[in-house]
Amino acid sequence: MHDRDHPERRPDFDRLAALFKAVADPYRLRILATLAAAEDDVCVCEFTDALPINQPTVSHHLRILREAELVTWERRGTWVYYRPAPDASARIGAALRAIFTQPAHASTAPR
Amino acid sequence: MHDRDHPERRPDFDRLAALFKAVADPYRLRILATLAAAEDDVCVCEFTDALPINQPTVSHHLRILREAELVTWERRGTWVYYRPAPDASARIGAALRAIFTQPAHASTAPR
DNA sequence: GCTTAATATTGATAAATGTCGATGCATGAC
DNA sequence: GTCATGCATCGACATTTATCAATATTAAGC
Repeated sequence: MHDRDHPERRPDFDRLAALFKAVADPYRLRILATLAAAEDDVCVCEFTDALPINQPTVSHHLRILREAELVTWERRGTWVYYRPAPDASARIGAALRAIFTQPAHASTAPR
Repeated sequence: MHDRDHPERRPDFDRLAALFKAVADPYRLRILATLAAAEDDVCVCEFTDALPINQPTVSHHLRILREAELVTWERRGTWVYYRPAPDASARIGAALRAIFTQPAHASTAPR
């Protein structure tokens, strides 16, 4: 379930925080919700149309979601289509559990 | 399960983002993990001891967790003790599901 | 090749955030 | 009352982040 036994007992708080940071923005949540609800992948143009922010800003938010590996993308012609990473929701759920289910005294860490 | 039927179909992305923002910091995650793992409530002094940040900064992070209603606190003498809000984990889990489980086309919203 | 359209990137700016030192506010001991 | 201690708040500063306009890139059509 983990790699081998569970050698990483203490959550990597920086990584977890980075993941939460990626979803800590209303536009990025709207994008993710759109992707999650969509039958297939979604054109960037849908976001530039639907959201009250300019195209570069949409691109910026998509980049953050890409770098957090919460979405994947694919170019088809001039258009680029996004879809949620298959494990997006699961990874955030795992982060949640890593924080809230006791790894014993994993809490106040070494330094 | 919801109020009556489900009159709020579209997720309130601002509220959800605010919740994720509250946990989008490594020190706040460490604090939450400590609280979640603790038998009973935890003195602020434990955080000022354990974390490599000054007392006002600890207070700042605790305030953000308070304002997100992810923790509750109680004064006992000179000391203040924190514990996780009973629904802290559940609220974040609900936020996750609100984003990733289709409210149909709740996605690219009105404006 | 040239042109147009969709998206990404760059650079600048403003706002939000994390951090700290100084100060204030309670509480308990005296 | 005074003093000391634990924590919160305030104000300043530095870093990060969101946003935009301008530009670059990529692909398709000509």
